[in-house]
Amino acid sequence: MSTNTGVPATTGQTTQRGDAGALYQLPGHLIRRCHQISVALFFEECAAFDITPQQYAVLRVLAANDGVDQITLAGLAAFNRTTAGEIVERMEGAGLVGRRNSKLDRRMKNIFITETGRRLLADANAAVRRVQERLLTPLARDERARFIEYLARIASENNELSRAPLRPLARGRGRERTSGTA
Amino acid sequence: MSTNTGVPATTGQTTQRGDAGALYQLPGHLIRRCHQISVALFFEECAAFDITPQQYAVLRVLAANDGVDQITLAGLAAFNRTTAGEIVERMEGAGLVGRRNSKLDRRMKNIFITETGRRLLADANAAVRRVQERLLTPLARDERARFIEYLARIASENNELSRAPLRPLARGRGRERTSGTA
DNA sequence: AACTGACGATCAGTATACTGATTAACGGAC
DNA sequence: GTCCGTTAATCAGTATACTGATCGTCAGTT
Repeated sequence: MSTNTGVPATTGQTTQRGDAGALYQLPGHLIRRCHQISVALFFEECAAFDITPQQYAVLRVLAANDGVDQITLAGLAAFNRTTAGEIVERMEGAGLVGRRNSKLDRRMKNIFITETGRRLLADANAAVRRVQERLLTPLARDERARFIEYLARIASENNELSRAPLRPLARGRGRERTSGTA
Repeated sequence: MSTNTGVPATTGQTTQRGDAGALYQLPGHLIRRCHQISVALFFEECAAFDITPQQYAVLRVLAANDGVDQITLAGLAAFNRTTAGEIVERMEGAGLVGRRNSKLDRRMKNIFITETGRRLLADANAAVRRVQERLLTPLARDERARFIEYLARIASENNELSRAPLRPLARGRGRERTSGTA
């Protein structure tokens, strides 16, 4: 357990001139590397589904909040508004979601998950669970819970500092129903 | 302390149909949001320096390992090789680093930090310290140490799973000296 | 000295993550 | 009923993060 694989993880040593060693201890740098690992694991586990972590998040958000507009979707997934539009456009091309002009507000486009999208989401869930397990393998069980709690607290309390904050759905807002199905 | 700012951080509740709530508990999603916050704080604190987190990392790596080639630099900063080339190119344009063809190996280009780069690094260090402090504000002192240790362990033990792993400098490798100075 | 496998840099192509501006539509004040 | 501040979507532009291919070079084998 907890074998160090050779990469300087917690050495406090200073290098010759300058000090790149301390770079490896900065939370910002470590979070970036953990993010890269998380994304790599996602692509490895979800290779069969031809989907990105962000697209998975969109499916997940739509499964619970079908028919929201793009800005609301961006808020629910913590995406930049422009990025959200691009992601949705690619997903529409892949047949995972559909877009319809709102009748209540002609500025809005409501996004709906398709049957294909719903099936893909169901199939991908197990793979995504494996991503989380593999990512947290280096931590003991009680450490994992603490780690997630720390991340959640940092994300939640610093939410407004983000350039793409999480915006929970105000009860009763958005949410245009799909015409026939529902 | 630890006041929840309204964003669902650790609710275990299930939403109507589907379950987007659990998305907000996935380490992968939380790490992504923490990364966005970290980057946002960096840009806010370093606005005066017109620099990105990645460019700061390059300066930091070069200050300790001046004269390495691009691939080695990518390894030391945990960048993709192509991305590293682009970042270095922009930094060359900004006068922060210089590039010279290696005389020992005509495939290589050695990267050197400039005086401008060195001065910018010295000026930016305090701002970067503030970024880390603000990022970790939601955690108590002992929690911060644990959090960093968890991140370091995950990054270190999963290093080879990353598509851009950290590659420490093999002692005595690379490192072409600048001709006149040193 | 020619051959070959490995490697550094680069290119083309795709996806994410933003900023700032623009356009069209909404909605309340007057 | 028109004006005006706000907002959803989009566009142009920039930076990061990759993959897979190519090109020139290197280094060890024969």
